[in-house]
Amino acid sequence: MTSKAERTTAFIIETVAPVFIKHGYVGTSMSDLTEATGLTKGALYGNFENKEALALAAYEYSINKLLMAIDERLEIEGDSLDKLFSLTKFYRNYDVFTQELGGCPVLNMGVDAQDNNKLLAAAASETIKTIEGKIALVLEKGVNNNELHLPVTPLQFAKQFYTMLQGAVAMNTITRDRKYLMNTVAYLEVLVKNEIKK
Amino acid sequence: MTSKAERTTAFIIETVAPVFIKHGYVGTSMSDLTEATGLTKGALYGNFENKEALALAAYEYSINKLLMAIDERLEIEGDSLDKLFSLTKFYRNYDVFTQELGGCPVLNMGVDAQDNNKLLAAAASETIKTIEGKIALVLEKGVNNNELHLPVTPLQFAKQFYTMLQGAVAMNTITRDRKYLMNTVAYLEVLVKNEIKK
DNA sequence: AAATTTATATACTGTATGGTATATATTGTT
DNA sequence: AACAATATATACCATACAGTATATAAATTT
Repeated sequence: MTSKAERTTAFIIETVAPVFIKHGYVGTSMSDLTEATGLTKGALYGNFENKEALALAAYEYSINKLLMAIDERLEIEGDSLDKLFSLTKFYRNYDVFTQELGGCPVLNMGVDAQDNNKLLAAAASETIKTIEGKIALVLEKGVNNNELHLPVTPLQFAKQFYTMLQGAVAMNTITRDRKYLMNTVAYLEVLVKNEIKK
Repeated sequence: MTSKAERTTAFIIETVAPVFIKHGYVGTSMSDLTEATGLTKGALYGNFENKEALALAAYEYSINKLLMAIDERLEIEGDSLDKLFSLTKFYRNYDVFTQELGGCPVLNMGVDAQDNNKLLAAAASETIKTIEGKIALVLEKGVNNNELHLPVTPLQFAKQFYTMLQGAVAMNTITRDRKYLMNTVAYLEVLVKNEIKK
């Protein structure tokens, strides 16, 4: 049974997370956040030490949402190829998924934070490595189970795979054209079927 | 013979352009720009109507630098494959090229401007289309000259090609690891040699 | 060289910013 | 229900922000 205070803290984080992702760290003011939550600055500062602490907590929340969605796709019943296709299917509709997050947390925070907040920049970089690791694990199991063969190491293939997905995310973000997601996912699915499937 | 005023305008643009790309529109204050130029706000406002007009001029300057570099690679003597490899060679060292620009203008501005400045966001989207068009032109000439064959239309292939390059740029930007550029370029070069070369 | 025009510096404006101190309200404990 | 602790609101602070008005310097024209 969580206390009222814990519920308020969670409410603040959930509410401000998309604002930070959408507007970036500097582009989000504490006033934006009081408006979004309906609370006052006194309440926000009672829950968080400063703007940066709030931004980091919000980012953790957003990334956990994304990682949970990815885990869900990579943990389905089935072989490693099923899992990869489950993931590509997720990225085909990634713009829909990230809409309520305020955009792609990895891309938006990663790019925005480069010179505006070093802690957030480091967190974004770490998230990329985590996601690549998850994909590599699936690939490695696929190799070990004789389900697929790779021209490079599982981690290297995972990095290239995720780079292409993230490229589609970047283009979709900038141009607002979801065809980048759809076409890149289609390309990757053909690649998986033709080049690595056993 | 340009006037002193024209020279000052150009100096301001060249000097502030990397600051905007590095810190984003909101993250760049007019005080940052007075420091960078050694001029005062009076001088900046005497040359530009407001911060937005200055940011747009600066962005045009950055993008022209990038487009000229791309044109240089796509206009070399040789066939269309030579030109594509010239371009991929450029992207292998894209982080070095964009260092003096303050980062990748397309990615940084495109992502930063989404909710912070609509004119800059539109300009970034337009730049992507321009670059894709240039690549598609090379591909189309390659097809017409019987130098290569494509599984899809030249524009579609150009879009996918550039999406992968921009994915590598995004990852390199966020993680500071240039291996993303190198490995993606290597992948694309193998793809070109094995899949489209005649 | 002097006069005129333009460019740039300086001083200022009203508002927004992140954060703090204190007051008031709410929650939790007995 | 009373009391204590905590959460939240309100008022305030110093500084930063984009932009403006006026003064001064520099460039251009005559």
